Amino acid sequence: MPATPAVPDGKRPTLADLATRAGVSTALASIVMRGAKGASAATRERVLEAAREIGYRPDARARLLRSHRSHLLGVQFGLQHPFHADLVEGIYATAEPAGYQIALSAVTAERGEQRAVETLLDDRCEALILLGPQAPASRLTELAGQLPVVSVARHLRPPVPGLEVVRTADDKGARQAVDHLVALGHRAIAHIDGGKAPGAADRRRGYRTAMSRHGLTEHIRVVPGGLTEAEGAEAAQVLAASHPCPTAVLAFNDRCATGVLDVFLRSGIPVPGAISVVGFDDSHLARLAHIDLTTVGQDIPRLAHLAVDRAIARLDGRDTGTGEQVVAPHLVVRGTTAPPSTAPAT
Amino acid sequence: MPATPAVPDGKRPTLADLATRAGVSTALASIVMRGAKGASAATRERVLEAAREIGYRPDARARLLRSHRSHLLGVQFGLQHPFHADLVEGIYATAEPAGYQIALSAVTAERGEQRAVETLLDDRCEALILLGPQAPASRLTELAGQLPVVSVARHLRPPVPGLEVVRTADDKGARQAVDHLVALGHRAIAHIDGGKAPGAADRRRGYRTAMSRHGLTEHIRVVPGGLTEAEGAEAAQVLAASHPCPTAVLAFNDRCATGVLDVFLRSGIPVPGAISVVGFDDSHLARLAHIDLTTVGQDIPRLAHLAVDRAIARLDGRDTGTGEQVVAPHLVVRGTTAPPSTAPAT
DNA sequence: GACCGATTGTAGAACGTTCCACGTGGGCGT
DNA sequence: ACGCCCACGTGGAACGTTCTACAATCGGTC
Repeated sequence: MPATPAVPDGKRPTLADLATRAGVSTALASIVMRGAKGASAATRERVLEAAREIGYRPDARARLLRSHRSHLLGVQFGLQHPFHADLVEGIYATAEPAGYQIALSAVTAERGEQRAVETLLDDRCEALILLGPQAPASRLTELAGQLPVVSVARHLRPPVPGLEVVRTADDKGARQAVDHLVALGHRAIAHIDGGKAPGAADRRRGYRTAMSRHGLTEHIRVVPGGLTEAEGAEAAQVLAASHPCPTAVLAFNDRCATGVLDVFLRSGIPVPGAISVVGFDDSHLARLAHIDLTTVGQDIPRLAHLAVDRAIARLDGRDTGTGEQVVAPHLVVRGTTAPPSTAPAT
Repeated sequence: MPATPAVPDGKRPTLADLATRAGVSTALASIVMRGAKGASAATRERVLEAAREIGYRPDARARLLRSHRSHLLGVQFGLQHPFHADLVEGIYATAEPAGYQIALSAVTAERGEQRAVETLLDDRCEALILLGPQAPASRLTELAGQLPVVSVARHLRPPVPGLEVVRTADDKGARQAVDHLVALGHRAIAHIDGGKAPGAADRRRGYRTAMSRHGLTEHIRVVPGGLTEAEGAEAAQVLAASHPCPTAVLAFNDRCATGVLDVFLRSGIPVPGAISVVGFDDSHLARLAHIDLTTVGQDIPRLAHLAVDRAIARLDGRDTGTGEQVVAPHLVVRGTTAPPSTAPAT
């Protein structure tokens, strides 16, 4: 039965209306509505019934204006990043059962992180979960001084006090990718990096380390890229035109890899026939059978769960150990990698 | 200069703190902060300066608890739909300059529309903008009774009072796609439909009408599909296995088309060599050079702009004419369509 | 010098909720 | 009978704003 607002005027029913209707005080009505103890089963039932009748819904704003706890987690995410969409999905799944609401604030081409965070603060979020923040560390530190902040997927060298970090072991991920390619027989493996994007430094380092460890130091080649398809495409152009073209490429992330794939296919360079491509994230994108990208998988549900968990832990005063949670990545082999066709040059 | 909270205790500075600091009443401080008239230039400057010093930011919840206008537009969107992401981007771009905030509520596999809308209502949004809502019309009508509701991209036959509709002329879009394919020489054109997804009925109808108009009634073929890659892939399997395989396919949307593309490519059916594929939406997805999908473009910025505009118009009491805004689609020809290779059978 | 309107400012009551400090009343041990 | 505790319930003060009065000041006009 759809709730017919049984209050005379067009106004939305308030706690006072509910209390009048049920014949109790507003305080008691409040107790019942939020499931606190201090009401008998009989009245509880009566109030609930009245609430149903008049279609009462508590006003979230008034509620959290009064109670100092808002039970609201602010989440900043990149609207166009499939990886972030997946994370948000996981965040909802963990936060709502735990009794926390999520306030989303999107970062787009025209709407910067600064603006996104400002609106979250104005909404009186209790804690901030930032997905792949690009803001300078100083800004994050400043924020962390005001409220608990969890940075997801970005590595911050000096553990900033009050700032929680949840991330994938990016260096290890890059290493897994290189190991896989080397095992297939590749030697000339290039890396399209993410510039100053979150995680980029670690992936670059992991790549370099792994290459050295395989004795391929002289084949190390890092091409500037970025985290969008366009940037990946640009880097691919550079690689395709370069004289000793690599036989394999490790891209910064899946979006970047998609751009790379695109350029190669259009240039008539078969993948993985002539060149292998590896992405990073294992977002929905990579799983599309059409793209079928070999990629370094991040454990997205786990990252999301940890992020929410860390935020709540901090709010509950449970002190957390290191302030950093590192999740292991795992290689997902799909169709964009294969042994090199040409004999490997020393 | 990053605001150093100059208030003794850890609390966030309040309007009273600001007033004290600036040596004025809270009322006056309020006037200055919201840029209302009634303060001299001198005091205005003094208050603003004080605000900067103590890092004061107005509390959004308290503000809108008091003022009956909340200037908050609730937006329900599908987290995994690139088309929705594009719309949200456009909505931000229109709403924020107009002085409206956006509250986002995502619909995911585990979080239904009902839940998404509930949280928006609890946040005391003034109006709802629903992107591609799947809820039954009765539910939408009920909502529209409570507050202005704008439904984007879904056609509702009987203009529900109080419900604004902003949509693309889906039938016309489907017709454009068919016309394009027929002009290329195709006759056996199949349609993978979207079931009960928003817009699906119109696209199906547009497809049928266009086919009849070209005298291709006997070639009409509608295969059940959906709005995800998986559903598109499934439909493509069916088509590929069917005996007289069509030479062209109009998919319900870009995601669906991507799934179709994938199956064909894996089955060794060249696109557009053996079969042409057309999508719908022109989302980011279609534009990826890697996918390069011919698609029926929806004017996303315009849809977004209209949605916000209609919502605000209703809030301002400006009565709106028909309650329905229909935007013309335009075909975007890319690389997945070409003349059929086999001679067309009558 | 009284009156006026405009301008600048203030006090205090909302808004819808939660929290705190109390009233009840009844059961029960002494 | 008395105290005492407990479960249940109430009144009223917050929370941080905005809004509706109304007060003070000032130059200007008759």
